[in-house]
Amino acid sequence: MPSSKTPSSASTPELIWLRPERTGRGPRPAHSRASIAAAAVALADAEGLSAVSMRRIAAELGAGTMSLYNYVPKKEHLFDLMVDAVTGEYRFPDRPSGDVRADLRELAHQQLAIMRRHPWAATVVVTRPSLGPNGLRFAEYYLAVMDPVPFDSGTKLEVMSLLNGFVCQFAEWERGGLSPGQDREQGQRELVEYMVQAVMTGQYPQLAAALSSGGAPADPDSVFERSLCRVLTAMLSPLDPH
Amino acid sequence: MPSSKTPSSASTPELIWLRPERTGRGPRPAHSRASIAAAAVALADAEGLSAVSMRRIAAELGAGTMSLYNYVPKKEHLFDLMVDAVTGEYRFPDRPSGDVRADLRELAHQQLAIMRRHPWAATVVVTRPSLGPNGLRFAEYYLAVMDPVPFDSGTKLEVMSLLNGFVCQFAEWERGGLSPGQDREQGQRELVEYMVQAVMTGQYPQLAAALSSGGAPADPDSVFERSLCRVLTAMLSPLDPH
DNA sequence: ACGCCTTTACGTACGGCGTACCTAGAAGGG
DNA sequence: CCCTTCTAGGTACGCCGTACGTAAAGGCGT
Repeated sequence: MPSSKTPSSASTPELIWLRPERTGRGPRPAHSRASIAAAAVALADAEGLSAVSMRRIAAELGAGTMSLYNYVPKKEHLFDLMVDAVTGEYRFPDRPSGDVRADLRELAHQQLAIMRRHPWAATVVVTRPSLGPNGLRFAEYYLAVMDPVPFDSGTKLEVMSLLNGFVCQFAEWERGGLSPGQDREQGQRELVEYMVQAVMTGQYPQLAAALSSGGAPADPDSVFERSLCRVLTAMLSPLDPH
Repeated sequence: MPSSKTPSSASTPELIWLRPERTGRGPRPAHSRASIAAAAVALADAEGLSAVSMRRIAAELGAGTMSLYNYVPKKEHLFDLMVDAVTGEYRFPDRPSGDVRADLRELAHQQLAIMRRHPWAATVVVTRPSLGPNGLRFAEYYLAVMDPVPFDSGTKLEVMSLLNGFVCQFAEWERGGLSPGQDREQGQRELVEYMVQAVMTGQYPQLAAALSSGGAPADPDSVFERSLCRVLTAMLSPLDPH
């Protein structure tokens, strides 16, 4: 008889943040969502996302495999926990500086740093957006930053999504779309070999011109800086009445 | 003794496009990479990406599981084939119209249409960028479109990446980050319930304000249009000397 | 204080996965 | 014509997520 409970989800909710971590009864848990998330993050950092399995993490924690399911109902939720854990790495000042563009730039740089520390994060964030407690803190600070901008809240959140996606995209591109154990060198070499073969068929004159005129390899940081600059300008300018 | 072979990759290359589909010897193959890719695409469309397994596809084609490995050396390569297959759905005019912005808009709309037809595509494209034959055709046409723009080729390709990422990102967002079999309604309801709970704690005043002022749910098409407009402006404007 | 009943810990087991390896047999090239 | 090279496909191994059952722990109502 659910008398005073919120009636929206009858049975156990799918969203992990709606499941209380602990109800107070029974023996003291030997672990916590936080410790499990930390172990998963460490493992993913060290051996790639595909090394993250319930069995591995349980072993890492010295727990039985099935014990984890007392904390994490499904493996997908583990990814949510991991994302929120690394989202906790943002460091916000007490209040925004008032320079919207500078603050957004700073946020983007922090995000890129996080995603370089955790190369799996971009993939997970893009494929499974999830707003844990740390995600909410981020959104809160972001909205404070955007306070001077005369957009309505919906638009501000759209812009947040776009910026977030841009950084993820860049991080993925920088990673080269490689599987964790793969050799970045060889991947590049093979790609070049393939493009050369393709261009030599003569079917791709534009590509041929682009490749032959390709000068410096362009270091990632400056590419990021330039692209971020463009994107920020686009996001902060008033709606284009095209 | 590799006498006249391109010496870059000694053993069999990791890149599937560098492996010839057929060498001419032996019995006639009963299948082809194209037919396998088509089966995989159909299966992913119908039951989601997670339903795509070597066994399922082999069964779908009436082949033995291990026979597939004569065509697709690893499962990851199957994803490359799938992406290239749907990339083949682009329809390019004989030559660009000369209106760069309009042509880029058209490309973005086609891409969004493709990703709505194939909800798994955005995920795969983002996590495993791969330039198959159809990807090369796309790049070729894109470069032709960008011909009037006075950027160097490197920058043009960066912009291509950014636009591509933007559309993927939007498609993922639109999909709601759901697993294939999941109920979109329930996910939204639970998310709202969670945010309401969070806001009621009083820790998130900005979010509270944003949510309470949230008016119309905003239909996806107009959101895409507005965002695309911004992004195109950002990409086509000359470098901001900020 | 006691005992109930929820919760935790964890072993076992099932079905599915990617794929290494092996055996046959088909068909172009010398 | 045979030999070499390819294809088809079966079997098997070691992973995976997780449903289910058992046993013990410990807060809570009485």
